[in-house]
Amino acid sequence: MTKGKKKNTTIRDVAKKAGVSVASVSRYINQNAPLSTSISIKIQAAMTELNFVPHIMARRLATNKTNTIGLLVADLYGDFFPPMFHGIESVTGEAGFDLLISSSARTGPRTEFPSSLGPHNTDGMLVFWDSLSEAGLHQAYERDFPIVLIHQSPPDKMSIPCVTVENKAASRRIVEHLMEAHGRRRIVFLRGPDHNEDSYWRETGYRQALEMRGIPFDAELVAPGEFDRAVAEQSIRNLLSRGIVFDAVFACDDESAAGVYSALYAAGRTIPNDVAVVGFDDQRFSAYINPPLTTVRAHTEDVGRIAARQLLQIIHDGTADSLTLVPTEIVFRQSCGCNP
Amino acid sequence: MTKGKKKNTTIRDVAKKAGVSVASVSRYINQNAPLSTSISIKIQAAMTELNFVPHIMARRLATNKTNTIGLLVADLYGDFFPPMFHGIESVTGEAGFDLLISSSARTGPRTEFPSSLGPHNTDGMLVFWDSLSEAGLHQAYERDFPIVLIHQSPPDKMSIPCVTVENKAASRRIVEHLMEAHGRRRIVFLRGPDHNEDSYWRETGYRQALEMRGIPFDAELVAPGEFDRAVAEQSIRNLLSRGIVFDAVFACDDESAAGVYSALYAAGRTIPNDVAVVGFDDQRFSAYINPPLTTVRAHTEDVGRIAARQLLQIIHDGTADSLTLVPTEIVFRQSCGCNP
DNA sequence: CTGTTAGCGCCTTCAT
DNA sequence: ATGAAGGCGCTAACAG
Repeated sequence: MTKGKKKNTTIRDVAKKAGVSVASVSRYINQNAPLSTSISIKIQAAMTELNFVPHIMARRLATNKTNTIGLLVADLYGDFFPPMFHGIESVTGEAGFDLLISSSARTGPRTEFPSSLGPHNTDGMLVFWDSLSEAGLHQAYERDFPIVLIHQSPPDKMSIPCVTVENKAASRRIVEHLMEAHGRRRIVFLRGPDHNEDSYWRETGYRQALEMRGIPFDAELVAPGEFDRAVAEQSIRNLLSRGIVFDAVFACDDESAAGVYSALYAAGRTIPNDVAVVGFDDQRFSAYINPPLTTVRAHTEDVGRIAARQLLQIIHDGTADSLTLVPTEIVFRQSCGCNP
Repeated sequence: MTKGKKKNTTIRDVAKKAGVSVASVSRYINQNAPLSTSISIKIQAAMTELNFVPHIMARRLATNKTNTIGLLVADLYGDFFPPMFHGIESVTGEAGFDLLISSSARTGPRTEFPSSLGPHNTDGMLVFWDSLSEAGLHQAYERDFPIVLIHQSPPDKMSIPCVTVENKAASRRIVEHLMEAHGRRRIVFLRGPDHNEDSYWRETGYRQALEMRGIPFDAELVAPGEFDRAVAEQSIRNLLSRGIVFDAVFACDDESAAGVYSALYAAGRTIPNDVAVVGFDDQRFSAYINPPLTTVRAHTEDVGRIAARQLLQIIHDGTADSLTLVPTEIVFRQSCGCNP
């Protein structure tokens, strides 16, 4: 195969070979203007013969539309990402949009609006929690660049649409379940990372449940979980060694619930007899763990799908719901004391 | 905020405001030519004042380089994707490349080379197993467009670099372990999907282990697993109901191993006493399942990292290793009979 | 060091 | 229905 100066074959080459004007070829490609059949056939022939592929960058320059949406994500370890991505991809793909992904795992939350995802490069952007700093968001907001936030509500004064899961009610209900169905009274809450909104609302639900049963909130019963197995394990160990009494724990997510299991087993406590434990997220391992974990299922794929739809809608007509809460449901397994 | 005809602010606007030429602005942006400090300062001032963002599409048109690499993936459910993606992103991000992702989950393996990921739009492409048909691959190959295959070796006559995990030796060793350490002789093998190469090599390893111990291959002992929990479960049920005797099963992946557990438990068999079971992949739940699953760990993040490096290298100087096998290691837990 | 200018490949009025 | 021509925003010679 001779290489040589691989000259790009352009719309012009096609036009020449087909004996028509470039405008006609363009029209043929875009199917956006009447065109005689005879000419269409010639163009098609020329295109296949020349193995022509339109240069999308050129098209984008000319039309000033990118037809791609950006995805800014912090860290994509963990189980949440694949379904979320799947949801997003299913709607953007359907709509003919490409997906440009950028992770800020290496760099930490971006303080600058990433220029490769911003205006000129994408038509809009999906921003996950913790992936873009407030300053970065502000930049985008100022230029009213289409954005929708995922699992993060907009900072003050910016009204940016947001889609996330229903945290509070489900948390309240699962804690109530611990109290009502299983008679637990001393319930530990394991927090997520500081400033994480999911964690905040889950804690709020926890407190509400307590309040509704007239049980005073006890600060000793809340400890860091950080969405991290090891941190959660250590927290429970500390509680235990300090002799703090508890008969249940509501872990802010399943990951930390797994840490709770380890600490409890190491201390010779049984689940759920000695202490019931429940989590949040319904990760894949949660059904396999022993005993199977009672937890809250978040429909992450729906979150992705809805967020993508919102963004496309903004791009299309500028409108969107300012907040959409995707429903969650409790999955009752055995770690709370059910289904013995 | 008045909108009006939001005219894009261009390099030209910056040049005018700074009182310099567009070339200087371009040079300033790209830092690729000497420039006096005084002029640099003026340009910087103008840029921030105008809130200027370079139009990357225009730049790409002009340079004929996209600085993005495409990622073609079939389905991204399951645990393998996040670490793989993480590996890829870490090297492409480091190198300043964007990532354009396209899933073929909606459409099935693409028969056409996806034009939005091909030449003109990306500098190269990472192709996962089952995401692009042979015809599509051929198209790319003909134009010698940089590609590296992941978990899939190239079809005949095309020499496209490929990176995947070491399947055969690990499979042989894990089956040998079943025989030598735990005295198993009647070992079931649960296949993956037809034509899946990982499955093929794992089966090959299984057969080799048998052969080395002089145990004849028994076709009755191999059944479909399909990398699917339910399918695997059904296969084991069938074996059981047909009265076929076995004392171990090597599931082609952990997902199907989970199905094996269910079928075995339902039939009142114990693991590993009645039948030992081992898997492949070391998914997250495998450590949590009861009993913890002995399996083969694939370093998926490394696969991603290496594949990305290979691709970058092809793009850079046209060279690459035709095949790289990422090492795997056996993780001994309890389902094989170890660590009782 | 800095400015001028001709494209990159395509789209899109505006005529015809 | 079709063609001609002027950009889209930026880069890269080529002069100076």
